[in-house]
Amino acid sequence: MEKRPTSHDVARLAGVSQTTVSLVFTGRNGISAATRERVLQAAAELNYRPNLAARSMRTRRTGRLAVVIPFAGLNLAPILEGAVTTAREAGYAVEVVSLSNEEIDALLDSSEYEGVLSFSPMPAPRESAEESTTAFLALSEFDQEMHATGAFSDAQPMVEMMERLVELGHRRFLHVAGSPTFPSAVARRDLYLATVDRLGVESVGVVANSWSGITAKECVLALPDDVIPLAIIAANDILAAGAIRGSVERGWSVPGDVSVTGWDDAALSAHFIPSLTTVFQDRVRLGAYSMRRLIATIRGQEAPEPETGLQKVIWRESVAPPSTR
Amino acid sequence: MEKRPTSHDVARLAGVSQTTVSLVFTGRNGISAATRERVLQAAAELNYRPNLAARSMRTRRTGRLAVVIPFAGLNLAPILEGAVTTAREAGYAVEVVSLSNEEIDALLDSSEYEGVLSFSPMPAPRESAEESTTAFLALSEFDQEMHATGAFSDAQPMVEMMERLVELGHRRFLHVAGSPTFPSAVARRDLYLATVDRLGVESVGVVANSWSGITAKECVLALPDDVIPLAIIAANDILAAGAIRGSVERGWSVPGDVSVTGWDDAALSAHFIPSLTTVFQDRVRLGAYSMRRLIATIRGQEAPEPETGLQKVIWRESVAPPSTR
DNA sequence: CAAGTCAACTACTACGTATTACTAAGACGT
DNA sequence: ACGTCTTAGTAATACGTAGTAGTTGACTTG
Repeated sequence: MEKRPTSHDVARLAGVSQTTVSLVFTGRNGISAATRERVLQAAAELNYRPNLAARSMRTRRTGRLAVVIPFAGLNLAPILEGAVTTAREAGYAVEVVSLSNEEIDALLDSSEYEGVLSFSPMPAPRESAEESTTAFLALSEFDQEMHATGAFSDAQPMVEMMERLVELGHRRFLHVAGSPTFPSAVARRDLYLATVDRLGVESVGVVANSWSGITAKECVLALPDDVIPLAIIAANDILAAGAIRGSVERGWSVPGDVSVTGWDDAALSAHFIPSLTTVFQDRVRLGAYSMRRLIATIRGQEAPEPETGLQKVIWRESVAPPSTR
Repeated sequence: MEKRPTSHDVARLAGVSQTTVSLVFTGRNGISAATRERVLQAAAELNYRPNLAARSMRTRRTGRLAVVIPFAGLNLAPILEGAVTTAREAGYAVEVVSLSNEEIDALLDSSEYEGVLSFSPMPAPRESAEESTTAFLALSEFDQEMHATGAFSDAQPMVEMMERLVELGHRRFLHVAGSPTFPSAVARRDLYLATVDRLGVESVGVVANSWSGITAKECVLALPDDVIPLAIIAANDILAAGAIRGSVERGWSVPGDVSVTGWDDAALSAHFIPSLTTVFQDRVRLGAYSMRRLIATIRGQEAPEPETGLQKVIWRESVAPPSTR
């Protein structure tokens, strides 16, 4: 268990000063190509790698970012993939944490991280975010901004789906909403209501307020008998599955009597019977974009161009013209 | 943007030496209660937190662990939750990376991490794992050991499901296998074959070798007509859903003509029509246990008691006695 | 009461890097 | 030939902590 080589060891082997080694490894100029080569050669021979702790102490930069995620309820692996990969390419290490707001606060003024990216559904923590030197980007704000600018909004798929359903002949809608602690659930709910209004169709109501498929099923079972034909817009695929289940248990055929749409394109949705019309979200790109934006903030650069086309409606069997029985 | 307080600042305010502050914060004894109190008071006043980079440089311990995961194909969020939470409680920060074997190698001798926990389906990297001072624990080995010891094995649910199906009257089985790059897929396949043998029932074969539901469907569509009644053991819920889809498209009823079991209890499985018999895995506990084990390795302690009861068969509608038409 | 013991605390230093200020030696213009 | 500029390199230092090796002074003990 010999100790790791240091820049001094490399310097000795290459016959230069430690300063020179440092200059080579930080990519500065003022070093001749020949010397640079000698240093790299020596470093390779010793299998030298800079000690990050020492570097961090000297530069007062940690090179570390934190991603705050709610482990439950969302399919966050792809988001993580995008975020982690992007950060890594930019030279940052990413830690994953799941924290309460208080803990996020503590994180922010610990200076342990250069930036914190929060996918937590909760609103951003207290003002400390302002004072803190740690960059902070919350997806909830992010969501709202996307919503506001429209550039990258939840809007398009919802509108597209509802307009298409109306074209098919649907006039009566129901929204199965997700947990209002999630900005995305709120956005979908609001947009559902706005679109019902704009298209001048009937809304049977907005039911449920969690991500539970059981609840969705129960809400459908509680509907009056004369509500069909009906188009159900669910806030995600689990709710949609529950709604289909409830419809079938009542003897309503899907998509004959009831058309159903979901959101997320869950792994099983394509194989569902009937297969589920849903919204595919490119979570990898979403994660990557969020991270690029955080890094731009840290570096004082301006925000990158918003991504477009991150969401796409996938039409499947669960949507059809209303039955005319 | 004033600089963060250091232990010297705390010492000055408390009227003691920096050494004393350090001793207080590392929890050593030899400090009177009164002094300790004064130091903590001063630290709180300044909102002091030890600089981790400096501490790390001094102790030559980084307090960081890495978790290597394949982002695609598995539901790893709960595993991550268990692992991250456990590590955090033990004072470690966890970074998430998705890497090739070569990159894992680089990670191992970078000394950047005290330990690396790999959920990667690939086999462990080269011998460097032996030489490296960085602790390394791969789930693939882990899997195999669980398999070998039986204490925490994949075995129980597979055997339980098959025995129950035989009790119900099934005599003909089919296994839809997952990607052989995953140790868990291989284990399930092997155990399927062993159990077919042991129970003396017929196996129509082992089909598919990926986690694709489409492939599963096609495999079922390619079966001969006279194969029903049949019991299909799928390596996960996606494959099971594809198999059900294929069965229904051929006009086979599920579970009348074909009983199907999955694995993982995916979010939509309970709402599937028919709802899916599957194996629930407590991934949070699995992640936590894996992490505990890695930390024990790092600290030179003996491995913690293996967890039991991490998997449980959930009986649902997709399994029934074979039809007798 | 002297010697020994112990608790409580401190001065000093090493950890490995990046950076600042500096030097030596050519290159260049007039 | 002289001073100035540029290039290529070096010596010295600070970053903030933890731990080593003391140094007190009070207390015990034979």
